[in-house]
Amino acid sequence: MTRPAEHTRNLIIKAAVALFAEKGFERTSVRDIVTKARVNQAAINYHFKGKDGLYAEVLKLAFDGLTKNAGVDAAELKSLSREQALRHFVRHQLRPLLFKDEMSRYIHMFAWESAHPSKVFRKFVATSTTSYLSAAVDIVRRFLPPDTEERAALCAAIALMGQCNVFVRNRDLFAQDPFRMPIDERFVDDLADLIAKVAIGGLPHVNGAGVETA
Amino acid sequence: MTRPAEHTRNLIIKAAVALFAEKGFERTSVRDIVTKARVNQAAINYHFKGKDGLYAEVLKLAFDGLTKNAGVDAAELKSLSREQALRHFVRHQLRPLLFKDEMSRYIHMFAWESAHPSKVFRKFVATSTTSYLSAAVDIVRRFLPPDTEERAALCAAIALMGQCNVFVRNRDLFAQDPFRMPIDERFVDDLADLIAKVAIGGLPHVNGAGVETA
DNA sequence: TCCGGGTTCAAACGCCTGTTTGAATTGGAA
DNA sequence: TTCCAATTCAAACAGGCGTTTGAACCCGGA
Repeated sequence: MTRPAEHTRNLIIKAAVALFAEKGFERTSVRDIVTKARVNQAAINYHFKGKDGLYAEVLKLAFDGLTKNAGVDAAELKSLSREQALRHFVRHQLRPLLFKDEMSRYIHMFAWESAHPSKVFRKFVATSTTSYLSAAVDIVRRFLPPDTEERAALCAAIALMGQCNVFVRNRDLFAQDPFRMPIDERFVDDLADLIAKVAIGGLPHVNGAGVETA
Repeated sequence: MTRPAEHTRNLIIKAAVALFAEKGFERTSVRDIVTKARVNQAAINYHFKGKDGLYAEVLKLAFDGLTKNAGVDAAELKSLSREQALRHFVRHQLRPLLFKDEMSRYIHMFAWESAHPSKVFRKFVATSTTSYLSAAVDIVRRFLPPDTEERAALCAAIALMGQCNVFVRNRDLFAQDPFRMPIDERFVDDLADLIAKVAIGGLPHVNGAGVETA
């Protein structure tokens, strides 16, 4: 593979990450990608064996980027108090609301997949060694009663991420007319506080019998 | 309009509700609908002025069906304790996990829309007098501190529904291999308990300064 | 210089989408 | 019965989709 070949590969991947994050996999066409990347139609099939192959590589890239990052890095999170770790994680999941860097795009892509997983993604999670939910599970576990079943912890983790994802996916909708939420740093901080505080206050109660007002 | 004409209208609407609930609006084609309804291709355009027009009528039907139902009926919910009302609401949102009746299909349709709102839906919520979120807002308000801003209450309501929707949309995914969740009455009851207890335990803390372990 | 594999390219393919067409059929009113 | 509007129907349309094709191009090595 010569140098210019890798150049177009990178152009394609860069454009694909941006578009997959913005619109999701299904609603992004290969013509969208090649137009943004300024390459030929057939380039995607030549270099990645089709749209699915490209998405598989992009997903791998996103997963590696996310697991090596502080937001879901197990070692760093364990050095924080459980409240700090949870708040940190939630704030990380909400990052696409404010920033458009690579990390935000990766998170946004997974937010789309949590809405309607594609075939490529399902195959990806089936073959990947560690679940991309394990970070969330580890965090909620620190709040759940010690004897909580694994299944309940998994559900709690899914619910936690579901709360973040709905805002990430519908950012533009909530910014507009019936809602008029100003998506700025102040708002995202407040939102992260809200989600984190509900989880912090509520998770310890999931097994207990008495769940009256605190 | 003669009688057989209304007959095919009803056939189309019935098939459309089932398919929109199962796959969402975008992934359901008019050919899917006419095949299931056993009517001609052009019938949808003749009776509803296109796929969008059909969806608009179906959305209206679903919204009316939901707001008149016990699960989100304001009067009935107010007669319950706030804990009972919240638990009732969450269980109602999770109904599509177990049952395939009309109510479940309506809820499932809105769960898809919460993932990626269609143009028709956005126009629908913009013109509808009462938000379909108002029931959720009313419930979370009963837990939030009295001086909570309307925006925070709205966010809490969205987060609450986001937790339910992610399970409704991905029911089949979670039932399969990496997760293996048995979606039966026992499981759904436990899940509703989990979501409700987290909210009950956590919502009162969203404004307070001290949010340490309970 | 010429060759040949790697890469790019314009064009087309086959399929699916929502919609339109215009003729055939139906069924109640005159 | 006759008529006419409402309804049904098979067929086609225009456009988007992912993918394939085969020729053109580039460029290092013989």
